[in-house]
Amino acid sequence: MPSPTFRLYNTLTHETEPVEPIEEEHLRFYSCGPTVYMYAHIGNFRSFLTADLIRRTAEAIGWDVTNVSNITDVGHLTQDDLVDPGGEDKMQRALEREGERFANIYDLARHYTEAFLEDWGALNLREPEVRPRATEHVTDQLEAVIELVETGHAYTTEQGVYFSVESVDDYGHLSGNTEAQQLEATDRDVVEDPEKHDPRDFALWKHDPDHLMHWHSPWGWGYPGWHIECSVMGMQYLGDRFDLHTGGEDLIFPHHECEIAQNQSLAGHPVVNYWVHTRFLQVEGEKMSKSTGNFYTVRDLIAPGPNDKHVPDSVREQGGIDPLALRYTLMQGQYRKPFNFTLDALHTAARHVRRYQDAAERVEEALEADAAGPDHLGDRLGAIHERTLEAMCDDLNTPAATAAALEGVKAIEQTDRLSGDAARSARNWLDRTNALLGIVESEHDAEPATDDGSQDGLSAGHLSSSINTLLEDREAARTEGEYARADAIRDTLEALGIEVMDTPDGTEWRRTIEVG
RNA sequence: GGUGACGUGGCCGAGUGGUCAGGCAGAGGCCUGCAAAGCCUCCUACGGCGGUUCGAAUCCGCCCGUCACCUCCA
Repeated sequence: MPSPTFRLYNTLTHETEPVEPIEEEHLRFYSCGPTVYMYAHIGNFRSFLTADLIRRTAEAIGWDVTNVSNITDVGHLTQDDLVDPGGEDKMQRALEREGERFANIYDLARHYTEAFLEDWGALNLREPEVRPRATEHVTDQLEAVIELVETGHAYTTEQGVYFSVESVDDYGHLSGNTEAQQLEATDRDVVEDPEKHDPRDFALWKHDPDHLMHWHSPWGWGYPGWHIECSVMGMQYLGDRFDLHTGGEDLIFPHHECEIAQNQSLAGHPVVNYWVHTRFLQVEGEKMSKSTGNFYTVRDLIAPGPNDKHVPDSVREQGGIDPLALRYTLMQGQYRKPFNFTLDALHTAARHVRRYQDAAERVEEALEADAAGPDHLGDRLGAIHERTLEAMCDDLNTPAATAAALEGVKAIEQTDRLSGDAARSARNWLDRTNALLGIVESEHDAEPATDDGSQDGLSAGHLSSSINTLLEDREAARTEGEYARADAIRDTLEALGIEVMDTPDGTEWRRTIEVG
């Protein structure tokens, strides 16, 4: 069976195009990572998930993948033009906000980097081959800036080094921001360097010996501009021609526009063929913001502390939601379309993820029993996987892919008695579905740590045993026909967040997934 | 003002010319001591107005609306 053609929307051409790797069957791409000055929120991870799904789709059609995803651990000015020696950047602001928590800016960056990697694993994102840090590549960035000055693409002023936009041909092509007047016409609250040649020119290096992080350069102590790090690290690890570059839609301009200009100037030719951008998500119909109360970090939802009052009760009271459910929720919208993240969708996703897990459990049991009988599932699940993969190859159509995959779960549920052969087909399908979508079971062992300790008291031994006592009492009552007492015990369990299911094989229980 | 994306049933969300998306919620049924879970059945929509066509959610034009970016942001 030939693999479907992998197609992605290319911001550069405004078209959905077949992805044709430079090296045959080897996709090499760069993903813009986070600036580590706070816990990552669910919107950040919508973008990182896109990169993960590109990787998984490419692997599913048999390609090799090399992915580079950076950690930006250098603070950059909140306004790129602002060359005020006392100017703050977002990492510096974070340090001032949390000064008692961290001894210095490096500790802060380290803490949020570790938290980010934990969230990454919890959401079942695959590790990039290379995860470079900006602070470890400042020398490389300096060399690139020097080269740009030497080749006439950059110039120095009293306050720093600027890239000369005029020195490249098609600046603005990616974003459509082609007119210098447009940039000036925009109402911007910006302090400009009067020595800048062109309002579009952007900083490559800032002279600022007082900055919290500073390095020595030919222009004195200072620190690099934001855009240069991705150009340098991308080309260092992927060469001066690679396939694809991902990021959030906000990075189209200025970040990626500037990166293209730098790349072109350093390499002498275009470096990246496809640019893929993930749209911002909204939460409960509004732009996510702390003031609206709809701002969720990943750990707010998967491991809330008991005192995280901004976390919705329905999430906090059950000790956080399955991280795979968060992943599943984010996949209910295609990366390129507006997506409204709702708690309702999150709880629905939790149920769906559990259906996968239940199906996987059933399959495990059937594998152990290994009953004789025909394989009713192999062909059906094979066809379902085809459709799932086709949907993913169609510009990462995750809603269609998850819908197709859910039919596979249904097929397993519908089968009354799973033969050993059917179970092997089902196991194979679950594995392939998990490899492609990552929603069945986590590939990471590490549990995410929480700041305030887990609220998951139900997994604690003493509570678990009291549940068992209640279940035994109820079973006894049922055997004796005392249904009123049995139902009262069931109500008690429900109040504890336990739902009880009487099956032909005995009574089962699990934690309730609350709705809304 | 510039640029781009989008508008599908109560809700979310697939679908680029003619035949089923799927899910959630809701209704009925099977199962159950009663439930729960699961299964089966039902609920049939494409912002507005024109146009092309035998036929349009789908193509074209105009209009209305939503969202985003335009040097903080994934």
